[in-house]
Amino acid sequence: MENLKDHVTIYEVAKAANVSLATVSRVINNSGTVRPDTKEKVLRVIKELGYKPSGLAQALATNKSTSIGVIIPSANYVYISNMLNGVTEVCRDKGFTLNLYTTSHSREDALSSLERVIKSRVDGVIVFDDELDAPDLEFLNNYSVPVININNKICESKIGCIPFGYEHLIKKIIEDNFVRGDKKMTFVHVHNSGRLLSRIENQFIKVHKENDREYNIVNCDDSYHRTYQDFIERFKKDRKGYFIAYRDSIAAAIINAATDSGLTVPDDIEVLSIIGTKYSSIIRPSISNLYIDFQEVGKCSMYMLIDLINDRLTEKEYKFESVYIKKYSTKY
Amino acid sequence: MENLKDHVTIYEVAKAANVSLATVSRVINNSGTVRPDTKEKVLRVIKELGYKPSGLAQALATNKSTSIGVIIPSANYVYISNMLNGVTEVCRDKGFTLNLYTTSHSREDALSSLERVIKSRVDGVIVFDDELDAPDLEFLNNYSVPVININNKICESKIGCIPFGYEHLIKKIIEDNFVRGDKKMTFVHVHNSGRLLSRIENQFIKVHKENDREYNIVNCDDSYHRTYQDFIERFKKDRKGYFIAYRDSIAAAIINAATDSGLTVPDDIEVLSIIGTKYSSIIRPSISNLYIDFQEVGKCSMYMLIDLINDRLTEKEYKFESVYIKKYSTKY
DNA sequence: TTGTACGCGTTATCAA
DNA sequence: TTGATAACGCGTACAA
Repeated sequence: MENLKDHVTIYEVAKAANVSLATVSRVINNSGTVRPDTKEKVLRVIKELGYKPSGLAQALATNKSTSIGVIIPSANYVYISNMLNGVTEVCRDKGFTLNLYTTSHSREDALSSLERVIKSRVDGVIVFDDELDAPDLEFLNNYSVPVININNKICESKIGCIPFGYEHLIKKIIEDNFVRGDKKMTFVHVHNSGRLLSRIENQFIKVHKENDREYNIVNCDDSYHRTYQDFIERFKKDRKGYFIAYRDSIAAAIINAATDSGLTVPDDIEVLSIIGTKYSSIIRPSISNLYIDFQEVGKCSMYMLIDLINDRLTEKEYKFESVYIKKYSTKY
Repeated sequence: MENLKDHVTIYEVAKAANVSLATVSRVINNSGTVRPDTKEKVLRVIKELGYKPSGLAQALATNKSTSIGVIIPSANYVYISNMLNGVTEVCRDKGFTLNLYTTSHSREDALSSLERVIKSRVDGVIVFDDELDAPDLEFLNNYSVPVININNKICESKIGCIPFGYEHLIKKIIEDNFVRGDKKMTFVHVHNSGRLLSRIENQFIKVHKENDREYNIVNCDDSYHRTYQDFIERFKKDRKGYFIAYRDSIAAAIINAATDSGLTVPDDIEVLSIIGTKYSSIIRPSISNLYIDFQEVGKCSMYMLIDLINDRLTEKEYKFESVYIKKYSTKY
């Protein structure tokens, strides 16, 4: 094939094959009826000319882009990139193109991603971003873009959702610690870290109050190194506790700080990671965690979105329940 | 704003504003000249009607999609998702949409991603995937899509590249181990794990031969758990060695297997990770590694691609040199 | 079975 | 400063 200056169009194919462009179109899309020999002829010319239909023109003509948007805060979190990977796999299978938008936890970028999603005329969007809430998703709906929302509970005409079930399990773990455990529990609060953490924090407080128990809340940064430093300081005085942290990195910071302070995990210090990833079992001692398969979440969200696009989504809510993975950073 | 059945077009804006669609177009693009008051009027109508221009139609008309493709094997590797995140940030700044394609280490999927990239009429592509090599990138060029290739050294008319510098450093580390170290070195070979690992393996062998030294090569799977099991077995007999592993997970598997076998790191067992990530410093003992900032690689690749698209890329090759980060899994 | 003609929503050229 | 009008590359009734 020679070096093409610009793209071959359907017209050129039609001319070279001595047919009309309608026939070429039929061949491309396997639509209508076309005599076998002309079809073969057209296919041969297509190959010779190296013709590739323009997805843009097709999308414009059919009003379907066969592309979807994914909005996430960042690809730098393991659980999020796992989810993203799940989406890409289904996209690949089903022939969708995936447009990726990140917001870096900024409301401004989140809003601009909404604008871009609408402009790009995707067939639908998967949102896994706490910067975006119900009114934003309805805004998307007004521009006729269906939405699957992960980690939120919003169901409307063209909005499906995948909420996560952590509350029951958290309650069970906390109450179990009341019975069998020997440490006061501390919730590691990360500022501006989203709905999920807030929900769990509220549940943490609620369960403690219901049981008339004392608890702690400590603030920390969403960074391994700073959290590590903070806890090195903390462990100089306070040498016992059960800590509930958001992610593996944060949990690991606490575990490492404890170990480096001469404390024993889980005898002196227990640590629970809320969002477990494969690193939960790699870090030593391995981290007890609340596991959800985010790759599966990604796949599922994409399947739901496809159904939603085709008006075939019967169950608009599909809940993922977390599972307690007992490792060696907690006693029970 | 009311619920819109379908998208508002430029025609409807023009009619409602009592101007021609050409004027609306000028307002949207800030092109040509338009009297301030009509401009204001048009803008008001645009807001009232909630008009958002169709990116598809714009792309078709201008022959510019302001979108780029990114081809990677998977988003499940930390260093790759870091690179991906770097790309997304620049895309966001510069107003590009990012189309993500994954290949799962499959030649078939890689080829299909090429087809999709061409069909989608992206303005350019960033390739960080060992399934794709020079002929594939030239193929893309033939369809006038510029390419930035990461971890490869191919420079042509419309192909730029970001190669990685590991060889010098590896040589230095190995030779340093000859002088000061006390262990035979073992290269942990992962089947079908790509060019980078092969290059380093070759360098590893070469340096050993040049120095007339013995070495080992062992095979392992690209999985933490299987590698861990393999090394648990291995450490039953062979209780000393310096291991060079591809990624943090693999290095961690070896370290954990050693520790769990009653061996001491780095006294009995030394481990070096080739591609260090933030987990290198989280895992205990922390893992010595060859560091490259992949987020920066992603950003840089996108800047290069933009220049390449605009025919302004003067240096078609930009090399990232790895840096040796000494941690506690090696002695020196 | 094939071809004609129009529509998809823009940009861009050229007159007015 | 504005407004027709022709691309852009394709899908699709409808007619032949």
